[in-house]
Amino acid sequence: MALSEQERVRREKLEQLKSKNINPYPAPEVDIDTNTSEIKSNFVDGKPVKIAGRLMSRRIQGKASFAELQDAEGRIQVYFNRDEICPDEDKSQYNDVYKKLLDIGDFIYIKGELFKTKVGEMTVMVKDFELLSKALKPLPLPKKDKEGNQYDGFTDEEQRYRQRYADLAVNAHVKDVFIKRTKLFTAMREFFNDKGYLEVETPILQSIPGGAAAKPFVTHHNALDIPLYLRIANELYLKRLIVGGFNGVYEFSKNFRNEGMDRTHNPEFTAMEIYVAYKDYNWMMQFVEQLLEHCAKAVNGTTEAQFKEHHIDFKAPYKRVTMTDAIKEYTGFDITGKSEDELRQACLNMNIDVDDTMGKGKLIDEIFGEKCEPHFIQPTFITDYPKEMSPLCKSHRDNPDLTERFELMVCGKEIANAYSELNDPIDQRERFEEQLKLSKKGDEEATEFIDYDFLRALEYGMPPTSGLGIGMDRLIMFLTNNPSIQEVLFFPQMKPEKKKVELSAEEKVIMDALKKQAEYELADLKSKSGLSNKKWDKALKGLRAKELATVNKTDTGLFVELL
RNA sequence: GAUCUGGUAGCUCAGUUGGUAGAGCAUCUCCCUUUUAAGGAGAGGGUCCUGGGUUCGAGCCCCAGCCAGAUCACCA
Repeated sequence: MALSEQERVRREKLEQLKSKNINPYPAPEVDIDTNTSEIKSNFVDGKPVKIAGRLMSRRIQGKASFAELQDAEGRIQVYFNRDEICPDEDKSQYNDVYKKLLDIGDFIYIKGELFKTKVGEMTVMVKDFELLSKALKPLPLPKKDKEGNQYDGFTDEEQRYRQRYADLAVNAHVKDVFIKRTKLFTAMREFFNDKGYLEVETPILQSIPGGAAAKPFVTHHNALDIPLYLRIANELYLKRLIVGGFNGVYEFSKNFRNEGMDRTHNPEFTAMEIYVAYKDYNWMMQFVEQLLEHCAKAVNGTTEAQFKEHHIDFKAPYKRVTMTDAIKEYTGFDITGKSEDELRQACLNMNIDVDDTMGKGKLIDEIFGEKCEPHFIQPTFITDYPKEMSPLCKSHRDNPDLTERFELMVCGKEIANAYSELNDPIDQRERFEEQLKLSKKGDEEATEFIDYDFLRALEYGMPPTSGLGIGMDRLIMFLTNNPSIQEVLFFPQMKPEKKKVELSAEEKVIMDALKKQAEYELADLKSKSGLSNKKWDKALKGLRAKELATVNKTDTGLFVELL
């Protein structure tokens, strides 16, 4: 690969360092006794410190220089003075190693003393330094002025996501998002563990992808010679564990869905699911309120959060609205007791697109999604969903057309979904069969597999149970004011980077000819290329190895073909 | 999947009717001992996303493609 001038310069410096017997990548453990935030919060003039980090800026002024060192905590100014670093005759450690051979991006180790400059900046006076790791590629460094305005920011989303390491090194606020993400997970774990619920792991490779309606990724197990699916949800496995006798189980589960990608959907995402025995969805609502209040405080230190133009508050309790009332409020239409045809007509009256595959539940969901969802900005429980869209949920104790289900909406988006779990094995079997019919009818969202092992588990008896799922990525988006899921995933899925294939001069000659005419008789192409036997052979072999061209032998002769 | 916008130096971006590719920062050389976005002087650095086309001439116009973003569609 061709190197930029800066990359070549840094490689030359690497060689110069080696020739000075300086190892640019030394092995020994680094003896550090503090970090940048500790220095700033506990500043003592004259205190000796040992610190390590990445060199992030330099202002050289002759025999002295100011620089910034960045560690995991932040940055501190460091002061390199020639006569402090080189008290003797030999000034090469400053003149050569520091000034000429170090670059921004290098990791260095500093032994020094704290002091404040005339301007009052907390600074480390360098007494001695060592190179810990030489950076061969320049960082995409933004600059800030004294008002904090940023220039030359590393802001290109594609580059930032593809090279998250550079993004993190250079954009401090990006790191904060991920620190908060981890705090959220920790806070949730604490909350569940305090109540005695057990964190568990269930299979990611499943022979039947269940617990949700989504298109799965398929893979193949060679030894068993069967297809296996990457899980789309872990619900059915966690319920099996409740059958087995655990009181409460939860799992942070990476799920995989082979569907579209956009700013709120990544093919792999993280959900949290928890199931608690002897509870119902009413209990779960107050549980969720407390949970989110706890998590918001742990992450941001307050229950309040800003998301785009919305100011939201996760302080319990949250408003509860039945789906029927929500639709009545925002459309004036009462869905109670309406037939499928009446609902379809109502949709048409409201200018909502419908088609023949939609059943009652789906039609109601369309009305709700179109007319009601955007209105729920503050955390709000929407309860009592139509039966048809909730095949794993108990029928409502007061109305058999509904289920004991709620979703928690924030800023018009769903972040949690919970049920009084269906534990009647015969009812469950019928609902699965109903889904199968819907699926055959063409409803892509209906489940197309029946998990008979799960039904067997239910037949052994599952206690009344309430279950909850939370989209962790979405929740952290709300807690960190990021409208894009890619901002809260370290490595969001991207299309593969285009490989640029390097061609030799001879290979290029052949490719140019093939671009004009995709197929040539081998002898023609060879004479046209004007290459010697040896060069021709080498170039053609090279192109075949790079899968750019191939040779076909047919009855009519040998042909070279562009791939 | 649809529509729109964009892709130019290591980074951020200009680029006129279509007429020799530019700036700031970064890099390199020289000067500078408490500075703080940018000290002074000089220098180097380009597959203008890719491939075709129009033209005497294309970063710019046209066609096709790749990649990204936004808005939709889809999404338990």
